[in-house]
Formats: sequence, structure tokens, C-alpha cells
Amino acid sequence: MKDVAREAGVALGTVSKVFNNIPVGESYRLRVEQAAEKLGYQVNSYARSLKADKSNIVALIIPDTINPYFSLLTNYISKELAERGYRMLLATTKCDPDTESKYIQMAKQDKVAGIIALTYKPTLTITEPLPFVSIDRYYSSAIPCVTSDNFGGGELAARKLEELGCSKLLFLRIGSSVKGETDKRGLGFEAYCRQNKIPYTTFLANDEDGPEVIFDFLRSHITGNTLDFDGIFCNTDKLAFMTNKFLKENGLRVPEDIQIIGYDGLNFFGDVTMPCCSSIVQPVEEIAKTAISILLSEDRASSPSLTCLPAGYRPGGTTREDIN
Amino acid sequence: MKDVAREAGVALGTVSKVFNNIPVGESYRLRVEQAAEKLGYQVNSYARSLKADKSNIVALIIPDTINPYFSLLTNYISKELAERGYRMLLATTKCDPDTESKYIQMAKQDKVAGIIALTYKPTLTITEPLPFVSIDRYYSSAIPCVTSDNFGGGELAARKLEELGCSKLLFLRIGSSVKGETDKRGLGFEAYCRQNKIPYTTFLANDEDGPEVIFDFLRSHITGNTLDFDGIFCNTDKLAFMTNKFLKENGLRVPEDIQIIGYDGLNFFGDVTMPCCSSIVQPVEEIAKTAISILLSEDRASSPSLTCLPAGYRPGGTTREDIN
DNA sequence: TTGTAAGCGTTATCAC
DNA sequence: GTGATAACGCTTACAA
Repeated sequence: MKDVAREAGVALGTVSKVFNNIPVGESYRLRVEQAAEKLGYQVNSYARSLKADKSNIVALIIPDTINPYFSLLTNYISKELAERGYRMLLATTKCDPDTESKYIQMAKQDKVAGIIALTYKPTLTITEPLPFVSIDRYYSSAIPCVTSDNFGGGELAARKLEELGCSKLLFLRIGSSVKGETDKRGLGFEAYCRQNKIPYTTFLANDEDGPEVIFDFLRSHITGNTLDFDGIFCNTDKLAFMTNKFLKENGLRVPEDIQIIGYDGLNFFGDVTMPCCSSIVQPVEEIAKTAISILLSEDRASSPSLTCLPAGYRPGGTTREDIN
Repeated sequence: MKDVAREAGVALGTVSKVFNNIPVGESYRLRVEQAAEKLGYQVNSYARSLKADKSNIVALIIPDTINPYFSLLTNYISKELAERGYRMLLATTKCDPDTESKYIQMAKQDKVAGIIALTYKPTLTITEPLPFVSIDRYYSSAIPCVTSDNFGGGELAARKLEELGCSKLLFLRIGSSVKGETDKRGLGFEAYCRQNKIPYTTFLANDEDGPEVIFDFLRSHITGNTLDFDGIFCNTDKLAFMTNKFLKENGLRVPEDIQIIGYDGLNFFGDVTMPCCSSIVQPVEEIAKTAISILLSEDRASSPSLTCLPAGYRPGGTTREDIN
């Protein structure tokens, strides 16, 4: 910067002003810009952040980027941050609470503008005034949480199955043993069934158990070529996909005899022309946008502590829309 | 840091030494650590980077994190960098050359330790001495490129299909019109066929064309319930998946009558128990490790300008291993 | 409007 | 081994 000032024959402060869009004599501005160009000058963002005691970097802390839902989320958060002039620091935790804490520490050292996290730590305390937004997990009214309307999505799944002619419903769930907002998917489903007097069964498993327990359960409900259920709601698309595969391998017909709805709205290879199953679609892009809006808003104190964005239904081959 | 020094009753320099693991009297070290703990002190990485004129952040520039191959790569690069004490800045470009350039600029300003990029810019010039490693696209001997052994993978696919009893081979390709290392997949396939006198056909399409032209081509080779080919090698798993789906929908039997091998080694939902097709598996984790090793090595000048890591074959339901 | 100088939190140098 | 001091590149009062 000094060199630029010398080259342009102006003072240091003037150069700084030019790069901060602070009004300056037009002739000066030109001279500075030319000098900067000539010298290939670039502002040093560290010096800048040091001075300002903050940066325009946001940290995203997420279990991994392999799970398609996580990678979708990562993609949209990255995109949205870029549009707002922020950069993204990505940390993957494999759901390990210690790693999560470590990265939160690191992010503080890095004086990031804020943290967006999808964590599995049962307890989490953000002492600092550091902007923090949680996704899919509610901690306290002090930490804004953004998620899809899991309860409503569960209700919607039940209603859709009902409309599609199913009368013996089943809710299948596999997931983390750590409580989260996504557990409400099942609650919404059950609430709708009870309210509308639709018989339903629920089977829950934890990730640690593995999918085999789900298959065992299904097996125990197969008699010859029929299953005791004709409509299944799975808490994720992955489970819906696996259930679909399992049933077909066992001689059952999907969607002719059994219809399946998942949750997430994922597509094979991320290609919207290839939905992986009929599903309750998460508004991933909206979730990303909302999380960032809250994170960067001036007064986060006034942000709702829980934001549930509407999820919609999308057919994807495991339901019989044709007969509607 | 000043506060810590005062609290501990030592000089500023001493505190600095403690946090940099520079030998210091044990009693001093203890006092400093306690004071830091008490005050909740954290080093400011901006001040540090400003001083050092470099950081321990590496930028990853990639089209998106939706494509499963990209998200796998992102995941492993993130993991590997973390293990080496680096953090990762992620930038998604949607394959737009301008965006790519912009992010490379930004990364320079951020004084990152290096850049790993999977780009689609036909021309790219890294003037700076900034460490840069390209993935899947070779630019010049000055820019190290890491990729899988695409040529060898193509040969392997042809050999496997031959071993699996196929005699009328087809190579299908859809991809970017920008030349890249991955184009060698087809070359390897063809080379093997020629060398072994196996009849083969090649059909190439660009992303802009869309998959429909591939389907049209296939349609024109279907006669009743048979296809003119019995072994197909697709340049990506996505194409293999789509081809498989198309053929089945058109009454053809995979893998009974037609066997398909893709390239990438992807799994549904990233779950290794659910391969999406028989495939030539990219050593994604190795690619990530190698790229990082080269990027961070002291003398990158001595690094090979093109590193091709071996790709292996993995059955995945679209080939008939049973009859082997 | 422009120039000057202090200071952000570190690290490195050098007497002590 | 320890402690004062300068310097990294930038922003921002404040003085000119």
C-alpha cells in the first residue's frame, strides 16, 4: 500500500480511502487505481480484519459432505454466502462432539463473522456474543435454529398416503439417538393418523442398530406376497430407498401394493429429473438463506429462536399418482 | 495478550513464546497458561497471519458440492486438511470461468497457503508463487495435476467387459466440452479394444446436448428386445445409472443381456453398501491426500506435473459376476 | 479534501 | 531465559 501511495504520489490514507470507497478527488482515485494496477496490489485481508477485529468469513460446521442432504445444504450455503460477499470456512465433524467443540473454538480464534452448524452435541453453550445459527437442532432460545417444518411434513406425508388410498400406515425411522427437530417428523405423522382415525404402526431404530433391525421388522410383517401395511412413511429418503429396495427384493410391489414416502426430497446425482423416491421435500435453499439472514442480521436478538420452513410433497415413483 | 502478560506478571514476549511452544521457564509457562485460562484468552489468527504473511488456510475451488463425486472429494480434502492442522475455505463456481478467476483472486488476498481447484477454465495462469494443484485438468508442467488413471481405468473397463463375456462393446460419454484428463477414459477403452481386436462403437455427447441424444442413439440400436451391444462402458456412474434405467424401461435386461460399467465408484447416499452400478472406482481419498501433499510440500517444483492414481474395478449390480 | 500518526495483536530482535 | 521494542499492512481520527 505504501508502494502504491508512492507510485501514485499520494498519501497512504488516500490509497486506503480509494479501496474503501470513501469519497476522494477523482484525479486522485484514478492515479491510485492505476498505480495499484501497475503494481498488482491487493489488499491484505488479514491486516484489514486485524484492524476491524472481524472478518467476512462464516464457518459452516457439518458432519460430512457425503450425505446428499448435507452436501446440498453446503452447496446452497456456499452459494448464498458468496452472493453476500462472504467466504465460507468448511469443517467436517463426523458427528463427533469433541471435533465440533474444537471447530467452534477454532472459529472463534479466526474471528469469523458467525457460525452455522449442524451438530450432534447434546449440550452446547455459546458463551460469546459470536453469531451462531443451528440447523435441525434446537438448543435454547438464545441460539436461533432453522429447520424444515418437520411436524407439518410428517402430517403431510400421512395425509398424502391417505389420499393415495392407503389405510394401514407404517412409520419407519432410523437416525441419531441425539434428540433433534427431525424427530418431529414422526410426531406429525402420528398426530395426523390419530386425528383422522387412521390405524398406524411405528418402528424406531437408532443409527447404531443398523438398518438390519428395520428389515427384520418388515420381514416379520410379510406373509407370502403381502405386507401388513400399504403405506409407509420413512423419516429420510435414504431409508425410503432402502425400504423400497428391500420390499422389491422380497417380492412385494412398490408402488402398486405398497406406497412409500420419504423425507428430504433428494435426487440421484443431485439431478432434479431423477428423484430417488416420493418424498417430503425440504426447502434446502430457503433453509440456507434463512440461516444466513439470521446469522448476519444486525439484531439477532429479535430473531425467532426456531424457524420452521414449509416442506412440500413431490411424487418420485414410489407412490401411485396415476390412479388419482 | 497484554492482559495475560499483566495477569501472569510476565512480559509480552514470554506469553508469545508459551503459545508458540518455544522453551520457557516451567514456572513461567504455568503462570501464563493459568492466566490465559482465567481470561479466556485465544490467539488472534489474523495478527499471527499478518505477521507471518501467510495462513494455514487452503482454498478449495470446485463447481459444486451436489455432484456426488465433488462432494466426496470435498469431504476427503476437508478431512485430510484438518488432520494436517489446516482449515479449508470452500468456493463453489458452477463451472463458470469468471467465478473461478474471481475466487483465485480472493484466495490471493486471503493469503491462503495454497489452492486446490477443479476448474473448467480452458486457460489458466497462475503467475504468483502461490501453491496451486489442479484436479482432473492438466494445464502445464508448472501446475501439478492430480487425477485417477483415467486411461488405465478405461482399459480396465474394456478388459472387464471382455472377461465378463461381452463381445460387442459400446463406449458412451457425456461431459464438458472443455478438454480434461477424464477424456482419457475413452481413449484407454478404445486402445484396449483395438489391441485385442474387440469390436467397439463410441458415442460422445456434450453436457449442453443433454442426455436425450444418448437415449436417441441407444433407441436407434434397439431391435425388438435386443440391443446391438452387450457391454457398455459409460464415462461416469451417473451416465451408467441413466443408461441402465433407460434400457430397463425399454424392456432390455441388465445385467443378463447387457452389462454396464461406469466410472467413479459412487454409492447411493454415500453408503458403501449401496453401489450405484458396477464401476471403475476412483481412489478419491488418495487423490485428496496426494493433492494436499503436493500442495504443502516444501519444493513443489520437484513434484510430478501429472499424478495418475490407480483406479480399480468394483461390481455393483450391472454386471454378471455370478457366471464367472 | 488530503496528509499524518497511532494502534490493532502478533512475532522477532536484541540487549540484559 | 526474559523483557522491551520495532514491525507486519491496514484503518481512522485528527490536524492541515
